[in-house]
Amino acid sequence: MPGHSSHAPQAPVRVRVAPSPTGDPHVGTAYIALFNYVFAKSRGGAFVLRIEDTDRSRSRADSERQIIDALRWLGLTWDEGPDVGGAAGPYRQSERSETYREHAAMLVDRGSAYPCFCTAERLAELRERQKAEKATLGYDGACRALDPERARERARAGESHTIRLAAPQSGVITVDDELRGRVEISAEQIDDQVLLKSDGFPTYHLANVVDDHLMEISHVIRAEEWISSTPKHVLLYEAFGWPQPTWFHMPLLRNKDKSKISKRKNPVSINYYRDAGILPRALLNFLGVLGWSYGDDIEKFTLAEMVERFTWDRVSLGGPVFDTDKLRWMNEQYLHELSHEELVDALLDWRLGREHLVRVAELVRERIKQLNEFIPATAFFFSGDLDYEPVADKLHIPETPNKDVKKAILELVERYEQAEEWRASELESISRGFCEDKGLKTKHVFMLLRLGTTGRKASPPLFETMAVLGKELTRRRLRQAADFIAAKK
RNA sequence: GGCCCCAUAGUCUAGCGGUUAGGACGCCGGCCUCUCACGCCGGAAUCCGGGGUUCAAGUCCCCGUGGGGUCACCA
Repeated sequence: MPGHSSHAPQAPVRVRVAPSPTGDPHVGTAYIALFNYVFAKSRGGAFVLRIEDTDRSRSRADSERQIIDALRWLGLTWDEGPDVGGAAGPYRQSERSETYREHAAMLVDRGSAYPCFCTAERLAELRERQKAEKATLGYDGACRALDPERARERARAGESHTIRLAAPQSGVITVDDELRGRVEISAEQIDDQVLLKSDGFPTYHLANVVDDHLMEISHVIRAEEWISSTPKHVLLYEAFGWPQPTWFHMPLLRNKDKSKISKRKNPVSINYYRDAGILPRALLNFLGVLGWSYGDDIEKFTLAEMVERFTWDRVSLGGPVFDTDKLRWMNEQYLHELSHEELVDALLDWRLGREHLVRVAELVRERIKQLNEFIPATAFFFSGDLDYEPVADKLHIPETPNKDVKKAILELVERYEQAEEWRASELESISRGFCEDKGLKTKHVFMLLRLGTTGRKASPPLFETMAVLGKELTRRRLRQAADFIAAKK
């Protein structure tokens, strides 16, 4: 039975999605954003976007922009965020360092945290030893025993250190998860988590709790992978003397083999689905059907309808497999209800727009004698997965086992991740560097790449082609090709 | 391995003590039709196992088993 759509007035609902700008906009982010958005809207609350960019080595410059664009593309708009501002800003954690430092100091003063001078090397050794002895993993508390006065002096003198949580050594920490009930974890399971790194930036645990409190987040809706660190967060709320938000841990999206969804086994970038021609409303609907049900045997519903019907008791906790077949079917449903005009608009927004066509034209103009050759010459720019059967016998590297060829391709694809920008010159230098490192002939590898990305042995210049094809399609096709090669006998 | 979460067809799910276990994707067959697709009709396929509780268990409890997550100066 669906719940009542009206609710008694109560404390304002404020929720957030807090992606880390360390890569491509992830479908998991979209999934969690959807549930936050829908819950907020169903309760007349606010949906906040916060950027968790406290890892200065992993954060990527354009990632925030991409996340914002992707979520906007989906239509999950936020009331407060780095781009739109808001009363609780800034919404970028890198701009809130002072706040975290103050709060960490507060905890040290209260004895709830302490400076730790252990080096990364010592910690690595410790971990190794614990692993070897099959002992419980975790910090051994060496610096906890330090005299507080003395420790403070060392810190003040500029000695490199972190701030660690002084977790209780006995007792039980309880987490009340709205979806799972009470979860109890014994204190022995929780080690003295680093709160402030030696570079002065906070870890997720500190930043998250401080921000959620300061931003008056009422409900924390996040993925299940966080559930085991929630006790640490509970401890922090207690140490600060703050009320806890209400916890909701949503199930994790899964690969076909049921493991946590990952790019090696499944396209996870929202941009992939956009480039593959999935409509935002279809992707949203599909995500809405994973772990939640509308009721009345209805599966096709809009965002607004989901908002209207949303209740937590319709959430199911089994980790849903991200079934791209069903997503395609869902997309078909929406595609078919577009008018002819709307369909053409969708096509134009996709890859048949002027901007994209100009880039494609540039690559094939020397290679066509008549306009009517354009479409056949460029078909692979507008296709999904390719059929490698016709070029199967050419998909190989001389004297190299196919499974090694697959490994090499996958490794190269990984290297492309590091490209600052997805452009030809960079792809070429990464590829050449790769061949050199592996002692592979460029002509062999480049042909492989050509066949993998275009399905043909003749194509426009390889790296320009890959650049125009885009990161998502290129990566997808190369992975597909690698699988195809390994499956050949 | 420790701890935690989860468990209805291959997949997404409905079910909230009494049902011929419902819907959807995918698959198979048929109809429609100049072909294909759409659409329509039909079909195969599920309660992880074992103990309890109960007149009655897919539904509640316990134990297994299986899957997953997590154990970083990453989020």
